[in-house]
Amino acid sequence: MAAARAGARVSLQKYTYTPIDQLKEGKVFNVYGVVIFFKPPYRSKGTDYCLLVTIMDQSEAKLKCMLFSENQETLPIVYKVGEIVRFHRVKIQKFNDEIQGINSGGFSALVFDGIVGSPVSPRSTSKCYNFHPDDERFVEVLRQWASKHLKVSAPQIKISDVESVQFFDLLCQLVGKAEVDNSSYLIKVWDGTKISSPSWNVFVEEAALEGDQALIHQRQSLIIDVLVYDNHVESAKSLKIGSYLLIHNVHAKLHTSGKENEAKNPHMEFHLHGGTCFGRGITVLPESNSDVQGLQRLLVSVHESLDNIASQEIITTLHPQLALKAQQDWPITPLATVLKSKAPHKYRIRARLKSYEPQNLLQSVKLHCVKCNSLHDVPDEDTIKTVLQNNSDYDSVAGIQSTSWYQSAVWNTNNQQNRHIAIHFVKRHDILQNPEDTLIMLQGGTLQEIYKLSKHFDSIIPVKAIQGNLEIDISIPFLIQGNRWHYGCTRCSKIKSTEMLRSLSQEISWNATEIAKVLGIQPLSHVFTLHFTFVDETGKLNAFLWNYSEQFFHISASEILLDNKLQEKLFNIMDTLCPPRKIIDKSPWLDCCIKSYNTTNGGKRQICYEIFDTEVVEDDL
DNA sequence: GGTTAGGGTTAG
Repeated sequence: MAAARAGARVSLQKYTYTPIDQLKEGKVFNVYGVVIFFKPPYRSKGTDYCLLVTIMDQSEAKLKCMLFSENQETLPIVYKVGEIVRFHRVKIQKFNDEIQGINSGGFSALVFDGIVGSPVSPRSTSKCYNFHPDDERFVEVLRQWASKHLKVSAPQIKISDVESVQFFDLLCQLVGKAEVDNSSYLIKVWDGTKISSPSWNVFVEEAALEGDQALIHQRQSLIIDVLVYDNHVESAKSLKIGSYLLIHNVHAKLHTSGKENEAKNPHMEFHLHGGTCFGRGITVLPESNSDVQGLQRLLVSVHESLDNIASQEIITTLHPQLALKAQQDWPITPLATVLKSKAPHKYRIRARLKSYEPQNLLQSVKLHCVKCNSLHDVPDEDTIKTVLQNNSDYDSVAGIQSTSWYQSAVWNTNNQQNRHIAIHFVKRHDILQNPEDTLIMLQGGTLQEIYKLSKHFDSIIPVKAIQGNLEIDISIPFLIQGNRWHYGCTRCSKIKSTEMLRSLSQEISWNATEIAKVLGIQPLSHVFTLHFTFVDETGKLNAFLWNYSEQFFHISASEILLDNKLQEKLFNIMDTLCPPRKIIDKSPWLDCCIKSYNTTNGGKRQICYEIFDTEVVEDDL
């Protein structure tokens, strides 16, 4: 380790090293050896961490060493078998008829890599250590002996090789991590190679996932999920994203479920099981490590070529099922990227619908004024009933007289207390028309009567009499045409007398826009206003659907409130886009165009998103 | 100053 060496004080005192086969119980020795097995530091049940290292030298005897330390960082830094260690002041004792080494007072250790001919640079955890020119020779001789007599260095397994092995050590970079439960923890890693069979995806809440979500999304096909258990959870938690790891004894397990539908799709799982068998554990490697530097070079080149591939291709093959269609030729942008970008901008996203508001879909229908941009609730039946009741007044109905442009008729309702209604049939070309072509002004009618009459007459204008004049009440629909109930903006309308309708009596049909215009009404349009929460692997995004909602659903917002079939269609669409059982993995993937825009909310600037140019794929419904 | 663990696969 260059850093350790730079600050080291080196003494030239000469030590004697005892061959392993000459070690005697009860005494303290200095030894050299090749690491033939080790367990990376793990927590004991006592106060210390322990490191188990088994070494061998030219005497062909082995020495198992148990090294304890309260501080994990002061234990010898062993990365892999084949490395050379030098221990000073190891106490030899016997256990199970075998000698073993223990660190005792004054113990110190140096570790060297095992590559023949490479620089003899010691890794030490103490700043002060002894290093004699003889050491260089010792190390090189041991390296050469090991290379001839020991088969200690297992080939480095890459992710692309895993099908051929069950347990292996993995050199990789950490790109993500997430807590799963008390006894397991997820780490997402890559080594620049691609696994040959499909690998599993451990489900975690996106909020629980640490790491660059966009990066994880982009490299998805190159990243594997390793689930670590029990004692390894603690060490996994403390890992830093981006660090280089050696994960010892990863178990690659081909999962072929007993369930029929899954049997055809076997996938590879990666576990780091609990315990320390076979040196199970995670070692963090410094960037100065030569293996890490090799890995870094590979990762950089892979990353550069990934940037050049249309990431869209990867995404398209991952999520083929679509229940929404949007601008097909736009690239797909991960949500995390959308969320990071400035507004205004337009994107095509591919995501799942996690939830939507309002759950009562009919409440999503609102009235919109294009002039003042206000949104209004659609008045409910009770409100309309009350207004109609207040507008019915016997005296005003009693004194009705026909005029030149409408003919009036008054009915006395038999079943209720002396209630009268008046219908004023508006003439066209000075002639009364058939009911299906007729505009009537209705005075004193109930909601039920309006429903009935709207089935027979083309258009109904509810009116009230004020000082002999027929006037409009803007708090209820000003015009009813079948299932289309037309409302006006209370803020923007400057109501004129119904007398103005006379100017339309030469028109061919009763056009709502024309009627609104002559009556001084600023008409409101019906819109669906929904709030969608989308999720993909990279994040969560809230978007509004309203201006483009009718195109989205293929449903008229102005008719749905009185049309059961349209209501059912809307419910079905939303059940398809967002299945009610709340299993997000079962939700379809949706292509959606969204545009971002800047708004202010209580003085705070924020970016909002609106869905546009997107519609349901009706074949799926 | 003493204890811990003391290699030989989980079974999630």
